[in-house]
Amino acid sequence: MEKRSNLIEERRQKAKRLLERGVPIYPTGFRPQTSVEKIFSAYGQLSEEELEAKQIPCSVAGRIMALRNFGKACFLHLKDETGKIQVYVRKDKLGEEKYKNFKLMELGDIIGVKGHLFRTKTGELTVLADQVELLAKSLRPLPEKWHGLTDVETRYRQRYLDLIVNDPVREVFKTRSKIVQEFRSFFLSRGFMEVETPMMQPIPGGATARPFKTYHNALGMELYLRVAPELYLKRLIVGGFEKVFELNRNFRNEGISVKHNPEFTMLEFYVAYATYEDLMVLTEELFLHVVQQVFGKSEIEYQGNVIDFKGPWPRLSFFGALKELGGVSQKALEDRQEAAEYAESIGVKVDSKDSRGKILTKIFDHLVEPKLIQPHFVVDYPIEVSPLSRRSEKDPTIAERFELFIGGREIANGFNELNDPDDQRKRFEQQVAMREAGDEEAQFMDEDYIVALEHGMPPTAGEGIGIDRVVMLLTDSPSIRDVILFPHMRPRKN
RNA sequence: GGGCCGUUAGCUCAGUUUGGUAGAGCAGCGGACUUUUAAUCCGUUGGUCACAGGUUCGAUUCCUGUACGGCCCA
Repeated sequence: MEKRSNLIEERRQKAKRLLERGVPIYPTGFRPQTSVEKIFSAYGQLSEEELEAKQIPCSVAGRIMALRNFGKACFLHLKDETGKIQVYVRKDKLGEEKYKNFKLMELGDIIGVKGHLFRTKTGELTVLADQVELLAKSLRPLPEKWHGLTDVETRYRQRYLDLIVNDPVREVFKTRSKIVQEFRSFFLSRGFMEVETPMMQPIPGGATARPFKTYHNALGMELYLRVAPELYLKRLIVGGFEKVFELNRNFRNEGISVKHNPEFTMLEFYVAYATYEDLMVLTEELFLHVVQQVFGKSEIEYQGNVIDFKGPWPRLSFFGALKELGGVSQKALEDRQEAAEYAESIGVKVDSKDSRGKILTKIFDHLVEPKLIQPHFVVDYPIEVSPLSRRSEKDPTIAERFELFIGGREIANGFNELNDPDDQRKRFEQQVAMREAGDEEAQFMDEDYIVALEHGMPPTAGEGIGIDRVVMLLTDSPSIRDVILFPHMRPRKN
């Protein structure tokens, strides 16, 4: 049991005194008839005289965020989900006993107020209270009123405090909700079906990433938290659904950084009889739709750069971008050894087991990705880093794949799906070989998935979009933790 | 995993350079106050200085380690 500070003791004393006075401290049933936002939009323009003449009644509820006491009267600010409004409480309005009860309410308490609107001397729209009712006692003090809560650790661990006192944080999460809604409505309006596929998978597939492992007692089997929904969504394409999407969490057992949280939100969608070129066009429309719906314009600012979402966006080839933006020589593009030496020379660590494609990808991440601030598609990736993508007919070492970069970050990844079961088996076998050589991110053999492909999957293109990164971009947030309500933290000792 | 930085009252921060058990503002508590809005005025409580060792007569301060967090790199 934690030692209680004086502040908590004093709050508990007040709670006790309220109870002794017959005032319930956690009652139910108060129903506010309006919200702060509605009050301001309906009556915010009325003058002192108009308010006086109309005697507009109102009933609101919220948390006490500021108190200014005058002995026989008191001003307070009440905050609900939509905003803050001032309340004026007078002893002569409430009466002796009710006012005594009110004086036992304090900063942080949730109260309900009934009264009518007026304007103070300084012109602020205010509720003159006829009734003040305690709705929930707060037993702990709020962070300081002026400087608020800035300690990032507390902000993440006790996000509710962050949300109570830091309005910009509230805005980020409201915007996140709108963004997610717009993604969803875009796909629904274009005839996609939203589906849910397993989060717990016997074989984790669909991405090169280390999975979390868990255990099912009744079945006596190990299960993995999914790293991607991809292989299940494509089974649905085999099953005859032609346009599907899933918007939900993935789990990857990897480090935590400004760009990575162990669980993160991914949107994946698949379109039968489409190509990755079609998806690039769809993606341009999608982002423009989301940005315009949420912000009412097609440009946003991210970390000092104005980003314009109007398409079409440039398409660069992976190899061309490496050459032009990364300064990689033709020889290094073709030869693994040359590539490795170049990587080392620019401070990129190369593992002896890394393939040429893997090394080039690392160089790309280091030199090219940070330069792609405006939306850019990068197309045609090395086949060895694209084990689920269709092979190009023109060049079998190339995958028909694109990635989308915005703000110097990878935002989306899409490709023509590999629907040749024999080729898929070979690709899995290569992954298994890499896994056996010690690459814990390499993929597993999934026989069941190959059987699905053997039944015939229509030519399909699919794409995944990292929603957290999109939200970072659109809310000008430098860290993924600023857009995840409860980011992963180590437990605090004790 | 490596480097750098941080952790002092409920919150926001001083203080540590040069070792002698800590200060402010807000919040709280007591008092005054019926149009304030960072209300004001008077008085006042509150600290295992993250944790554990070491050096020292004496450590919040110096040293080492640990935990948690942040930034950068991998």
